[in-house]
Amino acid sequence: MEKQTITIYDVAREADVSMATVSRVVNGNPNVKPATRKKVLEVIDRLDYRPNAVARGLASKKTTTVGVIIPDVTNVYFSSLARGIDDVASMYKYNIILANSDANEQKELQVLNTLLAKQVDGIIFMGNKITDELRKQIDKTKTPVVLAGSLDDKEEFESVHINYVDAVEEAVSDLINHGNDKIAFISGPLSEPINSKYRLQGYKNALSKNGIACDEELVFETDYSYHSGEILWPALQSVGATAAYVGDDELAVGVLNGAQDAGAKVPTDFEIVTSNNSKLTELVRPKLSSITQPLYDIGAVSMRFLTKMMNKEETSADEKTIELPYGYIKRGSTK
Amino acid sequence: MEKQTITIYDVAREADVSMATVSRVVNGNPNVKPATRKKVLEVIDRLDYRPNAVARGLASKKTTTVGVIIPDVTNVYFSSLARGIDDVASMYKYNIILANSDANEQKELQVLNTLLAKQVDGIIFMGNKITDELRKQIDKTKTPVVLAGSLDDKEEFESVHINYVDAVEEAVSDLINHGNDKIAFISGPLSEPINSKYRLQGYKNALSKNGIACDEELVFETDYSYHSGEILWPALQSVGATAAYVGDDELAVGVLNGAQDAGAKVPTDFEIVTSNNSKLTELVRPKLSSITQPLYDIGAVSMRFLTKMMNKEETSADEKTIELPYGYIKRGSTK
DNA sequence: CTGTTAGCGCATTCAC
DNA sequence: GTGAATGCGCTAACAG
Repeated sequence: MEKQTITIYDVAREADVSMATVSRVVNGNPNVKPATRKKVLEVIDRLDYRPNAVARGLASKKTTTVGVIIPDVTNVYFSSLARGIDDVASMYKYNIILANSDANEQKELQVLNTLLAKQVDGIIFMGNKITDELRKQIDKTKTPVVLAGSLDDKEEFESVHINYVDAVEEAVSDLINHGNDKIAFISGPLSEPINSKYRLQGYKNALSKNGIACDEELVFETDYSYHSGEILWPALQSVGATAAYVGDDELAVGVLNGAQDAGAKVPTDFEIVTSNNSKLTELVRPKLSSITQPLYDIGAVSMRFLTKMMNKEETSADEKTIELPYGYIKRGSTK
Repeated sequence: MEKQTITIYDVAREADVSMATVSRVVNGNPNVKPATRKKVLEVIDRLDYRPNAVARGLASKKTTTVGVIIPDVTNVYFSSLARGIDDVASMYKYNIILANSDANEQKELQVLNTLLAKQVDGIIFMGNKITDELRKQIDKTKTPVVLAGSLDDKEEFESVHINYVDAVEEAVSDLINHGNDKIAFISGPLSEPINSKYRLQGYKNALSKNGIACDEELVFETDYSYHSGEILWPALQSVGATAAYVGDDELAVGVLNGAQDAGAKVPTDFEIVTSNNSKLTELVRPKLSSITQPLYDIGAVSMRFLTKMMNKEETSADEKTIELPYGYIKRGSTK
């Protein structure tokens, strides 16, 4: 006789009402006489009764928890989104199951599956590439899904993000205005549409609008790690780049340090512009000029969007895609 | 007729066996004839059956999910721990419900409650202060709890951490060996035992062993933010400090930048040693000397510890506290 | 090795 | 307003 979990039934007995009534007061159903409500509430308090969310989930088919698939919590870009998601989630009484995917398809599929098995009411997916298999699985489920801080190049799924093409164009234009004509484009895998289809497009737009030919030699494809950026300097130098647009902040810090550690002066010899304006941009010297994205808000809006879908509310204008405003902030890494 | 969720019963019927048998194959129970197992598996595959984890949880009283209470995912120190936790969790087939607390007692209590309502099998708590109320609540539950990357000064709860006293003593001793005798101690709130009882003790130990008197003026209490560190330089200068031990990396970067932006040379004019060796320490220039902690491992070990508790395994030697080894790495911020 | 029978704790009709 | 009765989908004895 150890863990005597107390149930709705115990409360009903003690309060001398039926479990239906207890259920009503617990769920805020108005059809309860104030007096009996009070009585029940007292018993609940006295017995320290806490409704079992699992049983509730089974009976109501709602778990009030949403799944969040994230490449890596350790990455500030994603954790910032996650923070926004969690805040709004708890505002709406949801909890989040957080699962790291390492942007690896197998893990993503695996996680998606267990999330669905756990009957989450919705899913927020962070990741820059929707593989065919993943697309198929998401298509198949009736559980609402929204992409946060990324987009679906097939425009099939709901998503929240900024306009990457325009943002990059603006950033690169600034570099061009400073007289640079050999500007490197440094991004994560080009297999990700966000890089190949959007950012690169913005980069090309800026160049062409200024009559500069795009030199494939200046396009650098790496992973998103700090280290990859750090070792890039020799390559940048060999192609004569005098500036760079970088698709990720950690990566950009790597580029910055790689250059400076090798004796280059930033921004005198080399200018750098990065993409996410995470805290990192202000921790380094010189501070990094950056496209600004409302990271926290992207997460928050994504979650808000998801609640609407879960409630089957009309999403205004039925827009699948929410584009949040971006900005551009000049700091020490550019002239 | 929309979402025709298929249940264990459908599988049983199609496979012409009882639901008990289906349950057995799903749960890997060996007591099933290979032939029927195969048959059932086929049907499961054909029907694309996915066991409902909620129903399972209700019936088995196990949810295979653990709650993780974290001050702020956005902080690299904590997200590093969280990553270790999640990896080990998924290794053991658990999922984690992640909840931000902002180190705020009300939120912690609130989150703890909903986590328990959701019937998590265990909880990992990150936070540097266990208030009385929180202690009471944790005492009351039978759900196992372990503290990750912090400790309980009352030594009541299980926890995983390094030896803060010794680590800080070593770091401060290094500073002393470089000839500093006015060394600032900069930490988060002294209301947190980790700061007031352990780190400060280590600091004092180092001083006294070297015959240096402890000057209260050199003890700075702040919050953990970058900004707080950044604005501290004037105060440090006014008390004549020539070096500082800092209790948090972001904070330390703030101190570093504040000093350098004001024209001070690090480490020539001022030396800095920080505490967590998170990625940040290598992103700044000069790189920060730091106490090293196996952040990921602390998270991983915490989760492993928790699985043992959840399985009621004998925890070797019945140790409540697991002390992981720390280290000290000299980098550019010290002579 | 396999089927039958009970619940797990609660939400939810449907009567009263 | 309130109670009685069902069932959510599955696990866990208990038989056989």
